Amino acid sequence: MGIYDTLNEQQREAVLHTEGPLLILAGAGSGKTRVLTHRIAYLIEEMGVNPWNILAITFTNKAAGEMRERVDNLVGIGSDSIWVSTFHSACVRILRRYIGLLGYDTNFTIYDSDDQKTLMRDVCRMLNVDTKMFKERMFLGAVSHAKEELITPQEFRLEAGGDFVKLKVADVYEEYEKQLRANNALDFDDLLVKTVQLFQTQADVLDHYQERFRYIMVDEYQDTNTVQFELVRILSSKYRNLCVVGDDDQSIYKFRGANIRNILNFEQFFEDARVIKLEQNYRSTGNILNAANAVIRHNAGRKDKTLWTANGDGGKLEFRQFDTAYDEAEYIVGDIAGSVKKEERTYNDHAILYRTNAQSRVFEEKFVTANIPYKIVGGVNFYARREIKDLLSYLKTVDNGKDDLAVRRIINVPKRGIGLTSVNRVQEYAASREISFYEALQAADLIPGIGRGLAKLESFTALIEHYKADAQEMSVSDLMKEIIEETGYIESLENEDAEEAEARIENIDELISKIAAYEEMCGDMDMPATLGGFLEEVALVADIDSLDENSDYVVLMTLHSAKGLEFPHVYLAGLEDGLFPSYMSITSDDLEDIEEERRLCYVGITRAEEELTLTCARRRMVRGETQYNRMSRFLKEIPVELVSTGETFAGEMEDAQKELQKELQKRNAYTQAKQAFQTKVYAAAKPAKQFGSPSGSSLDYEVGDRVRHVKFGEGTVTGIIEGGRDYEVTVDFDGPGTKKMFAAFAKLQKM
DNA sequence: CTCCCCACTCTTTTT
DNA sequence: GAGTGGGGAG
Repeated sequence: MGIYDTLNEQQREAVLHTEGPLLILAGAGSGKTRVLTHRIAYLIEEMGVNPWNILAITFTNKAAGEMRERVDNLVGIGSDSIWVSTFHSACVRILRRYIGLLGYDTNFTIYDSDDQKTLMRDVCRMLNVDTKMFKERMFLGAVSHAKEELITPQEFRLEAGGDFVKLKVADVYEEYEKQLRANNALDFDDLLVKTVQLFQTQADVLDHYQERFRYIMVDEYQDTNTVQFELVRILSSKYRNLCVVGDDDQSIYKFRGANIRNILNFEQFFEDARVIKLEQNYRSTGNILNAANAVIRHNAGRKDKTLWTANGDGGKLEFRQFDTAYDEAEYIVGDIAGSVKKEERTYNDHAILYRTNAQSRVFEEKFVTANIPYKIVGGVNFYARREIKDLLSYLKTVDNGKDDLAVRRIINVPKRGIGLTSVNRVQEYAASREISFYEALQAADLIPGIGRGLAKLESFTALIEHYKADAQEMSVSDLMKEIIEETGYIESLENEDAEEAEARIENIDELISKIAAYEEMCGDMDMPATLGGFLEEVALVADIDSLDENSDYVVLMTLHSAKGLEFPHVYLAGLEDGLFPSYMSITSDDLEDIEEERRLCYVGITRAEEELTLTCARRRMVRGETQYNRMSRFLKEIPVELVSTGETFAGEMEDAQKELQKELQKRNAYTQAKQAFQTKVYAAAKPAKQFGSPSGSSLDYEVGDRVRHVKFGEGTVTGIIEGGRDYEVTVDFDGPGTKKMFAAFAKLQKM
């Protein structure tokens, strides 16, 4: 014995329960990663499971990397044949092998959100959609949600009924899909959707992966959406060894389609599921934990649990209110500088968390002047920068000539005298022939009206062909260097704006070293370093993946990015009504929106190990204008006795602080009274709020009943599955055959 | 074809 | 406040 002795009772139970479905409700800081890694070790070493048969899914590459490292340390040999990966990269890996069966090339391109936006703009233009009236963003959101719910364009159209806007979305969705396919590209959602489709249609492929992944583990399960759920469900349906770990209180991705019902209803999906709660927190002090508990208690729809800790109370939470965001930043930066100077802490002991990326700017300024090393996670992704996208587009063009977006991006970058008129002519020609943009370019001499542009187009294709040939024998980094050299990309940047060019060139250097790092990694793993491989790697990285615990810098990031991390001293900045909780959530009629913000607050508080500082400002600049905000309602949910407002303030500041403390106290008494009242109300209302029955209503038909559908006519219900938000009903229609649909959409009528 | 200026929108969060 | 797109001049 040995490694399993260090676990507490619940943790050990979770580790030892290896067969059948298992839900681990792991509160913040309760050691869930420990459980997962030990469970993997246990499977291999004690149960004799082949590492090859284990799949562990995480949300970020960073989490995957950490888990892999920790498993490596626990298990001796064989750990590298365990699949530890994110949903997205697991899907890519599967699709690279089998997507041919769905009619795509295996060297498909992955479109990031920028590419999606560009494509959507094109689509709107093609369909003559007035983008003043309907925003591309709206379409992208609708399409993405449809994909998350596994609704095809055709189904979307059927379900739109006579709704004008929905029909418009259906048109756009359909064309968008068509264009993606034509470009041999998949967007983020497609990676999951296509994999599910592959499994649904190719029984042998599904069987292959079911046999391979006999033990499946999913981390951060509360943030899975419907496609991800379906993917996991279908993969695990043969051996049923599915272990999911999550915390419904930390579900913060509803806006991205995460379906909190996946975790709340797990026991209904998997009837024989074992449920284990991990409630002992090893991370934070008692005061921090009590604050977190006090806040989250205000949410209604949650699994009942209370975190406790054997750690001491620790210091009180610090709270400060400032006049401006500027003062707020100054205080925090000064506070960090002070504790580092006193050698109490290092820079990387501190993290500043905020609601919106825009808040990082003020801090950045202060850190630069204070000469303190810092790292901002998120914001503009490295790979979304213009110069990086340009150069990657060259690589993409070489790799997949069908990626029209990439080709069009670089055709005149650096400027080579190919203007919009020529591009449009080529585009029209390509569209009329149903060939790709690049293919049209290669036949440029056949394009009517191209005139003097011909020579320029031909020299462009010659250039690309030359790179394609080079790609066969050159390493990726050499190819990249050659492209930069020969196209004169750097000179063109310098001509444009010498000042900006400097930063951009630095980024280009970083890109080259990233390519080199990729090649090195491939070398270590005995894999060929391919162009496609690098592009794929790049498409799936999140900014958080680059966070390095060994570097000594202060970390700044949004609360969303902070999930899964922990720091000795955390600063929660901008705790103001209208900012956090966001204005959107306050004005929304959906009460759940505020609850999601509160969960976000809970996530923020529980990131702190020893110290937690809460700050807000009375006024701040938002979008160029000054906003006046009251302090966040979440602050008022924290018991006053846990909070100190500090005495280091002189004069008027001090008075203000005292006044505030009084208000805090008053508010607190009020909220407590209100909360006591609410608890009673919730208790009384609970039966009606059961999550077992989606949307609170049940169906008036059951299996075997005859029903009528608006489009499909009459049929017999052959199955009803309780899905996330809704029932999934299978109906055998007399005419069109068997269809699966969501009850809320389908509006079936019992006959 | 390119450059420059103006107006407009955006921001809540991201794999 | 910044980044983007559109329109107009050269």
